Amino acid sequence: MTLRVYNTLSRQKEPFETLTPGVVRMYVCGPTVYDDAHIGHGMSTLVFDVIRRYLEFKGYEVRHVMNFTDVDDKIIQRARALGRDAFAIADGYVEQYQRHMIELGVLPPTVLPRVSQTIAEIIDMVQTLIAQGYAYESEGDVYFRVRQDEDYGKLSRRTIEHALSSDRARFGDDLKEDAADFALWKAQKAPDEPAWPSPWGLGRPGWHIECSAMARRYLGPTLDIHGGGNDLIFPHHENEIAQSESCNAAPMARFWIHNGMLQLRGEKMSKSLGNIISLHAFLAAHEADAFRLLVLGSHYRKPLAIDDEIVGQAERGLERLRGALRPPTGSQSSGPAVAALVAAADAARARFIAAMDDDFNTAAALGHLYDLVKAINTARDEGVAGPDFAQAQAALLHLSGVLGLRLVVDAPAAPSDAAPFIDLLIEIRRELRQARQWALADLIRDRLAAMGVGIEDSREGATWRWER
RNA sequence: GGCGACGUAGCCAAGUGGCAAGGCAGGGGUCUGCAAAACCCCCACCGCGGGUUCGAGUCCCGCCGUCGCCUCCA
Repeated sequence: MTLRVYNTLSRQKEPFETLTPGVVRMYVCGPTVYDDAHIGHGMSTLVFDVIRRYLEFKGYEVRHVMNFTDVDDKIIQRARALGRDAFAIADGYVEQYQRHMIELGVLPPTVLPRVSQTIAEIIDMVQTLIAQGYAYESEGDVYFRVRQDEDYGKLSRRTIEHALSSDRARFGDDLKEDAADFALWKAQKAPDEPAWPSPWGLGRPGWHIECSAMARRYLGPTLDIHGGGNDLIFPHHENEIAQSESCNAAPMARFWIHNGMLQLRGEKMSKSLGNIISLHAFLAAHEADAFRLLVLGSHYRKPLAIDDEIVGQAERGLERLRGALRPPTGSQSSGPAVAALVAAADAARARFIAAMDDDFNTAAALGHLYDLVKAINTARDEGVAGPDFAQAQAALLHLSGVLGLRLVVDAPAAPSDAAPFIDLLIEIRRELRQARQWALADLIRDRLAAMGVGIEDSREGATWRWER
C-alpha cells in the first residue's frame, strides 16, 4: 500500500513521494505568540502530530519544523497595552505553548525556530529578491512586486484582481508601486517597536517572509510538506510561495496540507464573538486524550464543530478503548476463540494502515480500532487469555499510539500508599457479600467510587482500578 | 460579489459506482444479590429536483441550506 495525500495545490490526492527517499521535510506554521493558545491551535498541532507519527510509523525520518512568530504587530500592541516588553510577552506565550504541547502528548518538533532568531536569513532573502527585481525598497519598507510573479495565486486560486478588491488593497499604502504588493520588511515607526539594523535601516520583517526564511534555513529550498490551518492559504501561504519560489527558483513544497477549522456550535471561534476556549481552560476540564480522540474522530480537512455533547462522546469513547486493555479473566490460551482474536487483530492492523494511507483517514482508522476492541472484549468474555490475548491488546495499544493516544490512566500521586488499604476493603467487601450483607458491601463500593476507585465484579472476584 | 468546503440515523462520523464502517445516546436480552463493565439483538435508503448508468450518498446540472476565506488568524 502506498500513502496518498491530498495536496491543496492540485486539489487532489497524490501518491506521497519525498524529495529524499526515506526523509520527510515538514514545515508547519505555528502560532503568533500574542495571546493564550486556544483549542483551534490545539487541533492543528494534533493534526500534524498525527501526520508526523504516521509517517514515522511508515519508516520515514521526519524533520519537523514548527515556528513561533514572535515578531508581529499584534505582539507590539499587546505589549503596549500591558506596558511590557514585546519580547517578554512573546517568550511567555512560547513557553506556555510548549507546555501545552507536552500536555497534549505532541512529539517535540525537530526544530522550533523563532522569527527573532532568523533575522539574518530574512534580510538575506529580501536582498536577493531586490537584486532579482522581485522586490523594491520604499522609504525603509521593502515590498514584494506581486505582478512580477507570473503564477501568483496558484495555491488559493485567486487572481491579482481578487487581491486588489480586498480592503488591504483599497487602503493601499502610498509607498507601494501597486496596491497588490505586500511588505517584506517594515521600517521602524516608533521606538518601542522591535527593530533590527538592515540595508534599509532599522526595521522588522513583514508577516510572510519569516516562514520562507525559517523553512529554507532549516529544511532547504523545497519542503516535502508545508502545513497549517486552511485560513492561512490566503494570503499567508500564497505569499510565502511567491517569495520563496521567486528567490530560490525551486518549488517551495511538494505537498501543501491544510486542516479545517475548529468551530463552536457552528461558528468559528473569534475574539469579537467572545467564544474562544483556551487550551488551558479546556485541558483543565478534560483529558488530553479525549481532545485527541475528538480531533481524530473526523477528517482533518473538514471543519470540526465542537460542543459539550461531542466532548462527552469522545470521553466515553476513550473509556471504551481503555476498557479493552483490562486483564483477561479466563485461562484459555488456544482454540477457536483464540484463533478468532488473532485473525481480528491482524485484520484491524491491515485496515488501520489502509485507512491511514488514504490521506490520513483517522476516523476510519479509529473505526477499525473499535472493531479490535470488540474482538478483545468478546475473547475475554469467552475466557481467552495467554500470549495471543496479550498480543491483541498490545496491537491495540500500539496502533492507538500511532495516533498519539496514550490510553493509560495516570494513577494518583501516591497510589502505592493507598493500594494495600483498598485491597483490604475489597477483601472485606467480598466477605460481606458472601454473608449477604449487601448494604454494607455496596456502601464500600459507592464510597470507593466517590474516591475514584472503580470496582468491577466478575466470577473470579472483584478487581479495582483508578478512574479519573 | 469572488474563491472554496460541507449537507449520511437523536448526536458525532467513515464511505467517490455494486446490497450504508465505527462511536455516543436509546430500546430489548444475557450475566449479576443489585449496579457497573462486557457480550447479543434492534435502530438510516444518505438536503431537494432532474440527468447519466444495468446499477449512484458515491458522477453531471439546477435549487435550498450551513460554514470558511477574500482584513489578523491554526
